[in-house]
Amino acid sequence: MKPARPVRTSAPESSDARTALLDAAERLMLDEGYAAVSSRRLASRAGLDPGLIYYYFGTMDDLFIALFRRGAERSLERQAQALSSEQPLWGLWDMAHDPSDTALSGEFVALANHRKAIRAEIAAYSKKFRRMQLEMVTRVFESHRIDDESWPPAFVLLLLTSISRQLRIEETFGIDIGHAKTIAFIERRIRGLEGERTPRATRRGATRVRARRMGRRS
Amino acid sequence: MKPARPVRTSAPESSDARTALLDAAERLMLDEGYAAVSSRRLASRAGLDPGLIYYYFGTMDDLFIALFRRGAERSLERQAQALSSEQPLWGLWDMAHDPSDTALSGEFVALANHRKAIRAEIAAYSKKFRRMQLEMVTRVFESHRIDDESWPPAFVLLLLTSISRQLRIEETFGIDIGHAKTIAFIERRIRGLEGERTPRATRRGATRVRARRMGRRS
DNA sequence: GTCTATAATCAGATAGAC
DNA sequence: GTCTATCTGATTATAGAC
Repeated sequence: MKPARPVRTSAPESSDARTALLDAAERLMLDEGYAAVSSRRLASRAGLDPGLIYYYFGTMDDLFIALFRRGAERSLERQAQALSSEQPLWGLWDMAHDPSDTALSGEFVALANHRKAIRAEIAAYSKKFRRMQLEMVTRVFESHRIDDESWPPAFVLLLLTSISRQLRIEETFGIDIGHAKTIAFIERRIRGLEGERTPRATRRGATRVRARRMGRRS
Repeated sequence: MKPARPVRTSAPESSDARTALLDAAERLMLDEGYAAVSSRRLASRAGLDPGLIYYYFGTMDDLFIALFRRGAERSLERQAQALSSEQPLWGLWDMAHDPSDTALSGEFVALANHRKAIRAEIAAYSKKFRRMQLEMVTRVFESHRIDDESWPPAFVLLLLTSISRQLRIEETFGIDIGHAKTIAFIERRIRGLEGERTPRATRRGATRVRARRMGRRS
């Protein structure tokens, strides 16, 4: 029994078409910004009919929310893994330094300006992320007997995440004034606490793993 | 002698209508995001005819560029003043902490993703800003004999500006985890170098209200 | 589930009256 | 300079065939 118009009620949560639409939306958003993600352009990129978007998601807003959630859940998992590794600071720094995550969340922040449903979604997830991070930094700094007065965990956390984000944004604009020195300083400090970065501490292993994963098409 | 279709050639650089359009565009962008700035909505907000946009700016893109330039030039002046005051660090911190500037430039960054003309404009101005800032921090730290190894000027500069921006963004989402402690730490450090913030060092008189709010720690 | 066709709306932009 | 009217095309969303 297949409903003629499931819209936002009982459309299947997982299907090839649904996934293809989300994937295409993500790519489109990264390539040309959220404003470029219209139902028609999205469908044509996915090689599907625009009508399917409304079949699977109900509205474009709901598609954006589904896309955000998917990404947030993935990041949450990766973060949990990175923060529980033996080099949590490297993990945090490398995660915050991820180019596509930064760009995507930037687009969502801009989107949230006039789509209130997105706004609430972002706020909720951001708090989750932040709490996990703060807990980790606090724990690590305590274990290293780092003076709370000279390096408050909350400050260090905001420092790492916001500088990382800012560096990424500026890179896309071709701006790199002071970048090298800033990165060198931060990484020197992390090295002082956790030693040299080992491959295990980084997520996705950047390019190599991803390239390999894209090799297999199912 | 009035041209029937000046479009991007000889439309007057200053007029009440032109200014009203830019003002309305700025407000609209802050209220609902750049995507909400369509010729029709903009004109109706300004109480003018949509046709005037094309008369004064040629295209919507040109309007965005004009708007960005106007804001950037204003900020450049304010920054020059703030950085040449007797409390340049307070000036930098307070400027970077400006809510509307942050929101606006965030919108422009998102806009730049699919309007390449904006992109070049942002990059050029950002470098100007950054150079002025770096020069100031370097000078101030040298005069205070601050060790370049423990507090590299480039790092401190990126720290101040990007944390500031991040705090503002999060505030609009109702997120404040770690904010009070971070602000307290940074302002304590600035106070250590430049003493208590005096009204003169801040622009637009935002100080008093903020200072009161920052009084409490988290 | 996936498509065609279409409704209703809104976008950027121009022509021309005044 | 500012307006009305309009062209063209894109957008969200729905109805219904298969």
